[in-house]
Amino acid sequence: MYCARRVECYFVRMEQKRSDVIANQIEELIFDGTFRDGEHLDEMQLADRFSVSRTPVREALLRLAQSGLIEHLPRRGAFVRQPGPIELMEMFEVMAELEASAARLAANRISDHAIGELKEANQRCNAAVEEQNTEKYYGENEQFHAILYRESGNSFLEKECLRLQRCLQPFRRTQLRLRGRLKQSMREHELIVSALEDGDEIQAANASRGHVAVQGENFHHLMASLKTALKRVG
Amino acid sequence: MYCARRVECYFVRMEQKRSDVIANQIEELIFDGTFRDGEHLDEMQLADRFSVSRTPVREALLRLAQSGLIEHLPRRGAFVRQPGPIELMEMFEVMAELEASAARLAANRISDHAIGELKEANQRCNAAVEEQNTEKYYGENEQFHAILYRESGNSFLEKECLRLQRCLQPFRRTQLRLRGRLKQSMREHELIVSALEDGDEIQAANASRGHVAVQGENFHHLMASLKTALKRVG
DNA sequence: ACATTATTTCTTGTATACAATAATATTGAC
DNA sequence: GTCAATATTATTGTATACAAGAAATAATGT
Repeated sequence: MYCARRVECYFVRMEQKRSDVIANQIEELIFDGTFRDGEHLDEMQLADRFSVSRTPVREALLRLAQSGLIEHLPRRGAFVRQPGPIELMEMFEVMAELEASAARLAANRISDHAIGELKEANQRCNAAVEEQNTEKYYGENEQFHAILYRESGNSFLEKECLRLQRCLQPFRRTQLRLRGRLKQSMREHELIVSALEDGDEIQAANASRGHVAVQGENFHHLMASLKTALKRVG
Repeated sequence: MYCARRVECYFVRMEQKRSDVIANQIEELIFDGTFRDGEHLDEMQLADRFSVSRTPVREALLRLAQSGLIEHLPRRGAFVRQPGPIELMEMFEVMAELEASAARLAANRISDHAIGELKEANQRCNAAVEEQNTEKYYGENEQFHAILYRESGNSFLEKECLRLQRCLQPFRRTQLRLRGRLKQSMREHELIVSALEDGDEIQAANASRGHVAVQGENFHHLMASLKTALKRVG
């Protein structure tokens, strides 16, 4: 019986508080378009929807406001706040800079083992490209970048990279849909790895920056995918 | 009389909600050492101290937990969480990278007017050095960097820089106490400005990175100033 | 009829009450 | 006397109640 008790205890410890669960659910509802940009989020309605009181809903909203996904005006309430085209470009630019920094630092700090990991991740990426499996490519691509962040040897930088990556996730997806973009992306990955192997920090930084940066036709593509977001302006 | 009414209205609008005020006050109490690292922050005690109920205190604590200044464990409460020496070094490294990025972008985007602003800020810095007024230097130095962030032309990057700068503020202060550091810092500022004037993005980035990075004797000095933080380990 | 003001309603911000869990103290057995 | 199990206390998480401000609507005067 003590065993059952421990199991129960385990589940209890795993259980996060309701406000956290609700924050994630609201986030999900924003990402999949249930709540549109600029929409007012009523605390009472959300409380009813999740069958809780206003308190955890409110805490969730305040948390999301901190992360920038919603705007919380005093005495006015919470509003969905998707980044506009300009802010999005800016975020991609910062992401590119952070990736460049991570690569630059990694060039001097990366272990041979990690180089191996990157190559393996790249192989899995390649396999996904062969299979034309965009979804799989997307996951493996994330793995590749996660390793790079880690090998910067700076866990604070790693966290910042992951945070921003998470914000840009829904938009990055659209970028990869471009014809031939997957193969180009692969070549860039290989360029990064070889720069890291050579310990060439400048090359590693430039290759990483170029890989993430939104430029050329990608720019137009991204703008096109933002038509929905632009609606609110009109 | 309508005038008086408008004034009242103005003040009402300026008034932020209590939880925000409390968050800032708690932050202050942590920075000035009233609450030590690792200390448990009791919601009830804080509520009594500020003469409010637990609700706004709780919201403040959750906000501070998001910003990383305190740790909030489920069903355990809030604990002060000052960065340890390693994390601090990592944060300075990221700050250096962000500054470098801002400078690199600014090199291509900065206006002549802004160059003038930087030079003026530098002159005020110089005056502070002459007067041996560390406090004044500190403020003017912040101004200089704020202009640089702005001229990156990327307001998202600007915000990120200001956020991190704010976190590192109490530690940066100790760095400036080093003998002769002020004059060296001034030379570095001038180097940055001249690189920006030349539109030399590489030089601007390197100069900025070097200016912020903690290296050489500064490293030992920073570690020494962390003795208090290290106490908790012992 | 329109604009302005007063009132009402609705929503947020804060206080308090209750529930659930972790920390602490107490008691009993060895 | 010490350790373990249980009872107590204290603190957090959530629900509800109340207060205050903003939006919406009704009323009034021009």
